[in-house]
Amino acid sequence: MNFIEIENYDLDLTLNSGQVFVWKKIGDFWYGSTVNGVIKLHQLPRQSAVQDGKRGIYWQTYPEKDNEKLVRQYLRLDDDYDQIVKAIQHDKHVNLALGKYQGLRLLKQDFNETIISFIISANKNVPAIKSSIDKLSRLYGSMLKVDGLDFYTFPLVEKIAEADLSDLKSTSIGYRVPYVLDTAKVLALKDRNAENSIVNLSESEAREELLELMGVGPKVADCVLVYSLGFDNVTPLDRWGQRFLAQYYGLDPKLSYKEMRNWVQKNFNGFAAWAGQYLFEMIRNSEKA
DNA sequence: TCTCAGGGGCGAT
DNA sequence: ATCGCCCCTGAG
Repeated sequence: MNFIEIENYDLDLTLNSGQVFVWKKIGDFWYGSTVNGVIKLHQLPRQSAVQDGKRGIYWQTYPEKDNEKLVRQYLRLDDDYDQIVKAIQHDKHVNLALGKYQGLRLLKQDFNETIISFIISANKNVPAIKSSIDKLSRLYGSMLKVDGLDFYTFPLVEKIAEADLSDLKSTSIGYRVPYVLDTAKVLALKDRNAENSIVNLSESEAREELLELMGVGPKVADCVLVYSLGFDNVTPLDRWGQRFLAQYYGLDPKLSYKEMRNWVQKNFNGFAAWAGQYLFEMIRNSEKA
């Protein structure tokens, strides 16, 4: 496998952080069934990496091999982690989480894939989301053999757009079926220009565009802004978000979504996305225990 | 078998 | 701006 040296990047944390649903860990290897093919990743445990002398990520891509650009972009390897930490560590709760979850990162996922994924995510828990996306990929993605295993890439919106209702229902998407179908049709018509037309917009303009799509409300729109378009000062505020704002900062849980967003955007030096991801991780784990 | 909540959004009010 | 409902699944 190829190797990229990088510090402060924890694959296990990042791929399990609720920002992405297409990754499976098989043995010591991660396999991601993205719309751009399968990405295979591997990271040595911290101790053995230190003995090895260098910390980094082993990787390969399929069907196109050695696509370093894809991996570098998807994992956001060119982010300045130290600078981001400096920007948000003044906050004591974030600082605590930065210590606990060092190396948790944000990804940059495909635009259409992110939209469809988070429409499906509405009012579901993470295992259920993964299950639905897996079924959807088996139906409309393309099969790819990697290491003797069958993987199904995340479907193109053009494929989903051609789906019929009863097939889509078999993926346990539930009442979101018409949203997924309608939005897939809209995105398919835009023919990959959707992202290009949105990527240069301001945050609020981009959000308004996204909200036009069926099944995309404020929270899902913010997920796309952060996890695909790289707006680092946006945090998707789900029930967990409301919870950490209430528990850690004493905010009224009945604040409107917009009021919560305004508060978050003012308090993390332009990196609310990162602060939010760390706080999300911390409060989610605190309730598991 | 049952309850409860899940990284919400829609439509009516 | 608020509120009830929506399909389905995982977790207890």
